[in-house]
Amino acid sequence: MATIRDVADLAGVSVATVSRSLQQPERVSPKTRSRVISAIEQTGYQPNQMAVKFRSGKTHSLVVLVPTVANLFFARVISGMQEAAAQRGYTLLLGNTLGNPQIEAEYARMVQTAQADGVIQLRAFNPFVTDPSSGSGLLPMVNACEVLETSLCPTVTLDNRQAAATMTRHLLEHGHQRIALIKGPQASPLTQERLAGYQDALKQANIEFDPALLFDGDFTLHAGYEAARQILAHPQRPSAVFCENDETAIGAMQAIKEAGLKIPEDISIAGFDDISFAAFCDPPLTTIAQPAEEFGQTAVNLLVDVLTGKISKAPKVIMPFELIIRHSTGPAPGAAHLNQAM
Amino acid sequence: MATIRDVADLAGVSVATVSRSLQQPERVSPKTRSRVISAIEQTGYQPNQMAVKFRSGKTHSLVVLVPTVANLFFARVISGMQEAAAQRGYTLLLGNTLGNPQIEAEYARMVQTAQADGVIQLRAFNPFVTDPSSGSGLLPMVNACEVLETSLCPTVTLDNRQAAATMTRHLLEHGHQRIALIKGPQASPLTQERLAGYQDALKQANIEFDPALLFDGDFTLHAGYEAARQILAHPQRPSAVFCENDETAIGAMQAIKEAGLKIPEDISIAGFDDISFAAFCDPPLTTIAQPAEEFGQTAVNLLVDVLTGKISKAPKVIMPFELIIRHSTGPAPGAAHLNQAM
DNA sequence: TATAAATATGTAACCGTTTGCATTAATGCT
DNA sequence: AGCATTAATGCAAACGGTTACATATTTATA
Repeated sequence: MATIRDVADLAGVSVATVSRSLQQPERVSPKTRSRVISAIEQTGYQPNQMAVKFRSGKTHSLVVLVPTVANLFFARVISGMQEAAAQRGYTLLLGNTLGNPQIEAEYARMVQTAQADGVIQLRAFNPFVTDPSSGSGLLPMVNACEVLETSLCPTVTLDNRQAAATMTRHLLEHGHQRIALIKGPQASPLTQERLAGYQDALKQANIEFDPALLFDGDFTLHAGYEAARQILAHPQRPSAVFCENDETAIGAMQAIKEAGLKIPEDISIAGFDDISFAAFCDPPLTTIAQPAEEFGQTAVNLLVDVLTGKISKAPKVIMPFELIIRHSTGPAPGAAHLNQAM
Repeated sequence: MATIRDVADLAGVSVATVSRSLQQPERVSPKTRSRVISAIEQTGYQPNQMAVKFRSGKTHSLVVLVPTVANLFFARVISGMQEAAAQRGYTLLLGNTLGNPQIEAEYARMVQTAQADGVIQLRAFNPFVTDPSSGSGLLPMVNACEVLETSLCPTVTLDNRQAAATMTRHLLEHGHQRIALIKGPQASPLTQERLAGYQDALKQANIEFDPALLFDGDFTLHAGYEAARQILAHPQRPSAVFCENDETAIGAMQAIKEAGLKIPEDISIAGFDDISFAAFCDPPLTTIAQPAEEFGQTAVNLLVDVLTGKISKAPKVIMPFELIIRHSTGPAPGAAHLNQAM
């Protein structure tokens, strides 16, 4: 590869002039600049980015900590991030952490080793806000999608509690009294927030919360399937199942249909996320839509803003959600009159 | 951040000794080494990776050109890549190219600008094998999943033609005579190879190929849905539909069920890829399973091998596929006897 | 036209490592 | 003990840019 020195020699100027022709064109005379430009073209010179990054101390890279890329919701978020990052001249380093704090820590260390300028975390567990080895104590980081209330860094999220309550209310309005909830991973704040919203709506409707209607999941198809089988075996079968994400709901639908029950006539199913498959199941899934791409865009914009000193506070941005009513939810069996009343 | 100089000063040695203590421990005496180690611990020293990469000329990063991360098959491939890359000390830079050659070129340029050591391409269109600006002419690159027969670089793929023929044969064996094919994107070699396999099987069964049974798609749910609607409107409705990927198949199933037809009683559906949702549709989808994670692993191992000079040739590795028979395919209407005969 | 101000360019230090070569210390051999 | 050999360490250059500062050149001002 041609270096800046080759260009300088060919153009008959110093390396400083070549550098300036690129960085601050107004500081070099038009004629020499054009000589430099043509020398650049002739040599095919392209600045060695490692040298640039090393010298400037800025990598223009961001580490993204994602539990798994094999999740359609995260995939959309990442797409949004890529777009925004490209626009602002940043590169994304994807860290598939599998939710493993050790792997997370390893990736986050890339900031300390000058391989990245900042970190975006798509899950809430954040041991990196305080860096034990440095006095400063803060790592440039933003939290997206899943956030702890106590998070000290900028966050972009959605009111999961409100959203879950909205969906639960939708089911209650259809006369469902016993609504099962298939939760996400135990450790996730999402799981807790959505559970809280579910409880809020129940309380508001004066329906007693029954812990026996709570089922464990982990946001996968398989977990949804298994949980639904347990639900079907319940002595007093619920008339509706609210799943904390769409994969879970689609897995649950499978188990329910296998058992010979009809959705939503026998049992209603609701999801969360509105992944592409939600509109293409049988029946199409009622769910909560999240602006996934915008999550990603907002997250990188926020991070780049803190990196460039444009913002100093730690804003919390709340994205909107939308209840998408399709055909997997309907009136509770024997409660058609209630539906009419709506 | 502490630098190597700080460590050297604290340990009372030269920077060279510190560097050697880490790079070639056997070249420094045990006592000084331990002094260095403790100095490293005291200072919390971590080598500045930008300096290392700059100095060594090796970035230990690989660019992955992926049309879209929002595709479950690619997501699995990427997971496999991450795993192998981490194992071999490499970092992945993900380039969401949207299939845009210009964006691809931009990402591929990262090798020339020393931001990455090599490129992995998940689609076949490869304008980068020849680098016009350098005499050498070759960019360290491997092709995965989708490959051109003429590809000059190492490739890892699957015999798509064979696989498609296998699936088509499966349908033929169930007595289907008119089998529609919903294709992938026009430009993709995958599309053509799978089409060729479909034709091979037809020919072998002495069934005349009917171009009217070919439908355009683009590997999305929506395209599958639309194509299926066209298929249903066909004057002589086919009794089976072979979709070039699972998303297409799932989209098609939706349209077919909406039309009030039963799968597989009225019409059989087959997919390709075996994404997680394939087992969770209604009915579960018959498809071709590909070892996606292994694709990714093999691709990065191949690339790292060429980068480290372990291989000089350009091997073509063919991964195995498997026909997964679920319940979306069955005997053609009025051909139960044929099924018996199997 | 002399002088100040502004503009253009060059010189060289610097970023944090790695590594070839020189130097010094330790060990082995006769 | 004296010399050759090997091991341990230090010195300083190099990687390819950027940029503060110095210098040279042009333009403006009186």
